[in-house]
Amino acid sequence: MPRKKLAPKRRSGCPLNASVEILGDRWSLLIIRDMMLRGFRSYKQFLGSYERIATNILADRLRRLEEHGIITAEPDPSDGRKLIYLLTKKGIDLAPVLTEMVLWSAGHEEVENQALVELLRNDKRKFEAEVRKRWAEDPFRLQLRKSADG
Amino acid sequence: MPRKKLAPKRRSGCPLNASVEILGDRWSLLIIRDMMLRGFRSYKQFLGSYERIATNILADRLRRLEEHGIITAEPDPSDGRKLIYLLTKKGIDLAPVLTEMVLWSAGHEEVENQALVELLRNDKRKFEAEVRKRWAEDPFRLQLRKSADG
DNA sequence: CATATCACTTGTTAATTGCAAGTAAAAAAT
DNA sequence: ATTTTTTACTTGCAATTAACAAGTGATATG
Repeated sequence: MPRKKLAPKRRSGCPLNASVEILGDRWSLLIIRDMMLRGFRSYKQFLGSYERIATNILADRLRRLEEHGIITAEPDPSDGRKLIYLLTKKGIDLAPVLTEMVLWSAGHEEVENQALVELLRNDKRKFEAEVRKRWAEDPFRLQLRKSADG
Repeated sequence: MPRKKLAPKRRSGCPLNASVEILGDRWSLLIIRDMMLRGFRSYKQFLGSYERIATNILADRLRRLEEHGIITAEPDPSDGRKLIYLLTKKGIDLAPVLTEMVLWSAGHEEVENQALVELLRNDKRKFEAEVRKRWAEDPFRLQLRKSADG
């Protein structure tokens, strides 16, 4: 029978501690942001992002995110060199975390992207629903699913 | 005239990036948690927390949180050795971030403290309002304010 | 077949973390 | 008044992690 995924040992059972052990670094959530807001799906796209992540750190973070079930990596059917990275439900469920982090810094720090901030201030639930919808309808995801079925 | 606080230079102007640069490590949010949920206010209390932070890391994180205006450190009027650490409004405003991080891990990881999780699931706004109220009425804070006025 | 692209890996150095021990100031005990 | 204890740190050092530059192997493209 399928063995239950045993929890890696944590410093404590506190749910906040679990989150910071998984997400608490300077890069992981930026990768999620690029997937969620900008639709990035490839290594090269992440590398091109404004904050300039190093190649080894990016590879490490993608590996960890995949190990934690937050993203998946599938070979690109149209180019054997590429992998397509996609958010899982667990990854999409991070939308409210990103939302609150954006609203917090927008309220207390000097930041840009006021368009996003206003969108979130006006109706954050709508924004999160849109993220879910966009991923549910995602053409790449649907294409992959179809080729997996065939 | 009062000079406007110049933003420390960041990797980018993205609000999410600002948040991860300030909060993206394995300890800062746990200190906030201990203040917000457990009412901790002293160095010794933080050291006693379950995850066992090292003394140098704790000192460093308290310093950074203070520099970022998330907490304040005031001398304890009843014991000259002690400092009393308190959340500022900016710190209290992190409640929704903590809430969403707790709900996310509770939904996807094996964690404890189901009482807190249920509380947040049932009415997260109420929880956040209670955090604000508790800090507004805080006896230590009121005492400090009174002695500062005197 | 030559060249380019992509997703990495492999050094190497710099910075950060974690652990153990020590210290200074204040408070409490004798 | 003097010793002991408590509190909030700092310091030193080894280990881990991050940042930067360069290289590699598997495709793909001209």
